[in-house]
Amino acid sequence: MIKDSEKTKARLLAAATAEFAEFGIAGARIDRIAKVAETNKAMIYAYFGSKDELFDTVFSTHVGATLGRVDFDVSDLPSYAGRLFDWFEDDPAALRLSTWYRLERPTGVGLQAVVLINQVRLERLERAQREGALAKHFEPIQLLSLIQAIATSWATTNPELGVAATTDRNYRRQTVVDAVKRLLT
Amino acid sequence: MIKDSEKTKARLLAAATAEFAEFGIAGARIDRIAKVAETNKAMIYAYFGSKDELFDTVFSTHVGATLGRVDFDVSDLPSYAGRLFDWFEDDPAALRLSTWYRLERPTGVGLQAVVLINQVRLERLERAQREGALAKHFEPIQLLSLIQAIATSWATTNPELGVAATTDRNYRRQTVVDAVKRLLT
DNA sequence: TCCGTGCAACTGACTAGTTGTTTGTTAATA
DNA sequence: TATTAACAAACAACTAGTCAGTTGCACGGA
Repeated sequence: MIKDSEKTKARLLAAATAEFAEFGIAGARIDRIAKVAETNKAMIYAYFGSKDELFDTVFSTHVGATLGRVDFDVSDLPSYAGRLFDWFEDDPAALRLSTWYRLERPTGVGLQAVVLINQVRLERLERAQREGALAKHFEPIQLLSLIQAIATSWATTNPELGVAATTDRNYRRQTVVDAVKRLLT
Repeated sequence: MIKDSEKTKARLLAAATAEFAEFGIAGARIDRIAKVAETNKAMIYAYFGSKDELFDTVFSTHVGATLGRVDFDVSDLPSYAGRLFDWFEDDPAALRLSTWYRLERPTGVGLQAVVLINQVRLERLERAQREGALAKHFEPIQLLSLIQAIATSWATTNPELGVAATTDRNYRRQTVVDAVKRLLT
């Protein structure tokens, strides 16, 4: 037994991220998380308080912190959409966690950090429109919502479309970029 | 005690639909379903077999059956998107059930009925393109995926955008119609 | 360098309640 | 009376959460 609270916490967080991404909050099992993290249930409660709090920590760490990392370029929204696509593609857990979060934790307005990021982005879009650098046929909030939906379109499509069998990543990415391009012209 | 297997089944299905839509498969409780349906747990197992089978029945009944009801008009895809929006707006359970289904039952290709509907739609889109009635810059599978994503964009946006507080239904609907219109021109 | 002390990190067994599922029995219908 | 629907109670397995006790580590003094 090696004692290192930081490493134990990190292992728990990693295990919890995988567990929650796969099974959601109700489906996740504390025992499984502890086992994968090669530690004990009690550590979870010592470090994170409860199952729900553990999820909140996982979510804000994994998603809240990294969402702001995707460069938001008002003057080139199609490639922003492409980067968003890449991010969700490289880290499928992120999208699943977001979805579980929306379905299972419908309280309040959400993560403060993400709220702030969005506010800044809305303002930048508005300014770009005022300055004539961006078409005005959609309002900022419409644009953010549409871009997000389009960037994740393939990942949120139900299996009945048979997407997995027929399309490769580059093709899907190009679809996203092209679609956003068309929205703006 | 009144004996009517059809009505009991119907009450169970209704209760299960609400329960699964709200809590998902892992979060749903058999006890709660039985109680809301004003019967008992054993009836669920007599009529539906198991919790998972009950979900499958709920899903294929509620979503599979009604998805085909939204008129698919190849010559006017924007208004198809609008109707899709209306359907998900009038029946929020449908979208939630679809989402739970995608997250919690990732087996195989999905509901046969929905697969067929999609195949027909893909063919109709393809033909419309061949006949010059529809622009060709997106392939059929891209169009279906994008339209679906756009129609549900508002409902799948995480709360951090503050959509609920700032936009009303007509505004959101118009966004969907306009966005699809722009994709096609 | 060695020892001992304090404390944080860790553990496994435990609780109390809940879970999906089944059984044995009763009541209504035809 | 035979059949089917409905029921309460019980089942074993599993759940999140707790706790008293143990172990390893850093540090200070000799």
